Amino acid sequence: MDDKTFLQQYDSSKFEKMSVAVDLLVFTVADDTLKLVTIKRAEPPFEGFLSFPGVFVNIGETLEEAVRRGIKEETGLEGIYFEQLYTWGDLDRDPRMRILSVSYLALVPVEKLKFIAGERVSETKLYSVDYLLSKKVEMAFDHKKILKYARERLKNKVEYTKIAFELVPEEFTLPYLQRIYEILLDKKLYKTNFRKKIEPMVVETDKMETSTKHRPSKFYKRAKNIG
Amino acid sequence: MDDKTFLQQYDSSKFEKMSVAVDLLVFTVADDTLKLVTIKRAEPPFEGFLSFPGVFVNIGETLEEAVRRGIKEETGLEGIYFEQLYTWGDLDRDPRMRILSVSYLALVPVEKLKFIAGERVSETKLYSVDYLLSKKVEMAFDHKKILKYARERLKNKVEYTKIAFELVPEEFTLPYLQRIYEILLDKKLYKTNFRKKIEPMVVETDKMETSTKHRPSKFYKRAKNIG
DNA sequence: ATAATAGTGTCTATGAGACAGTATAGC
DNA sequence: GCTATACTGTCTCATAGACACTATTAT
Repeated sequence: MDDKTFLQQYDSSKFEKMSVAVDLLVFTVADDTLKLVTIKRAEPPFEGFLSFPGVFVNIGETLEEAVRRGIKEETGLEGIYFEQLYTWGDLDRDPRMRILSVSYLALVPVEKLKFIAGERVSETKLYSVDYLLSKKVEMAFDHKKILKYARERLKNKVEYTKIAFELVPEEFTLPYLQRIYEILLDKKLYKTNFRKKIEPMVVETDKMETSTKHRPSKFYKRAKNIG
Repeated sequence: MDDKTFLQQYDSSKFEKMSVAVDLLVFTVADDTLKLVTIKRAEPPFEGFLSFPGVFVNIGETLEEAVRRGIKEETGLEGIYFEQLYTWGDLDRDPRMRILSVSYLALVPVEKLKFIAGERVSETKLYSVDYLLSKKVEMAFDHKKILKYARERLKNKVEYTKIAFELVPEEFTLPYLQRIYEILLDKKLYKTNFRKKIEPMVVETDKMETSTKHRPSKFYKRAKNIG
């Protein structure tokens, strides 16, 4: 675009610009289920409906800064994994005004969430993703569509990245990690094959489970190396 | 977010909002090379630098509408394949003002581009992607970073989708399609293996190449079925 | 016939999937 | 010993990779 075109378009766009927000889809695994950090809306529009946390992006703030601020404000968490998901630009997303939403997918091990549960600022709650996607539930705005998209992306990325590790604590057993994979992929896995695949990504520690009713499992850590 | 928070943030954001633009990365294969539709900037900032076409998103316009408008204005093309790439939100992307850029990756068979070459409106030109990414070239804004990202995405999607078909005309030979794959993947492929993989995605036509210096190749069409 | 590229048959290596077996904790 | 789950060895099968061979056009 040359500057003439630029100024033309800038002049007209100056009259009315859209707002930009980030929507935060914070996933965790709790009670053997994939769950999402969710807010019940207290006022219209969509009063009483479930929605994701989100914040507007300030003019002097990058998208990532807005995401970190939003996650901190809504869950108290810092330093958790997140990645950009998709940008939603439909005209009627919000009945009040034009809002462009840049959505982010975040993952947190449930232990970190539980830690801050007592001192939580906002009215966030964990809901099962399957429940949120079921026909019984209507979510606010276009949030159900976005959640469906995020669920798919998560499933795909589990297959070809190490993203599942973002949902377990620093030290974990292989049966536990396998369960996380099974929940994310929504299918049973064979122990042997899972371990063959995961082996290069982990290192043994000298710790083991204690007071189990059965043979205890070794703890592992994520390997630091390549990939 | 409750409405109180909403209004608070809306009030403050009302003072100054950012502009939203779509950046268009239109790829094609020409002269046995992956190329990009590029504009040489005529005025500052980045005068004389190469950049992608792009347009601002109007308040009453969806992202996809802006993309279609931009592609039409800059190349004259309609109905070509595009998908959202990534949203870039750094503060200093454009020295003049805060612009959020939603980038889109588009693909067009070179035949369609050539057709409109005569009547082209704006000063677009095809450049080799390798050249644009080389150290010899500096692109305007953060466009080199975006192009690098798009190049990677394109390579990945060729592996697990049928995206490469968007770069060939309706009827094509398998050697030609293979060459497209090789250029996108940046590696040689074995004929036999390529054909085994591609076979379920295509259907034979009864046409063949003519006046070749060697054995002529059959024309195929894309299969309509699943996936 | 020769050159050039289209197209085919088939062996091998790699990795995913499946299942049977052994090991170790509590009781 | 029994039960429950951890952990291991190994077979099968589908798919990717490699290469040798045959086919058809123009000159």
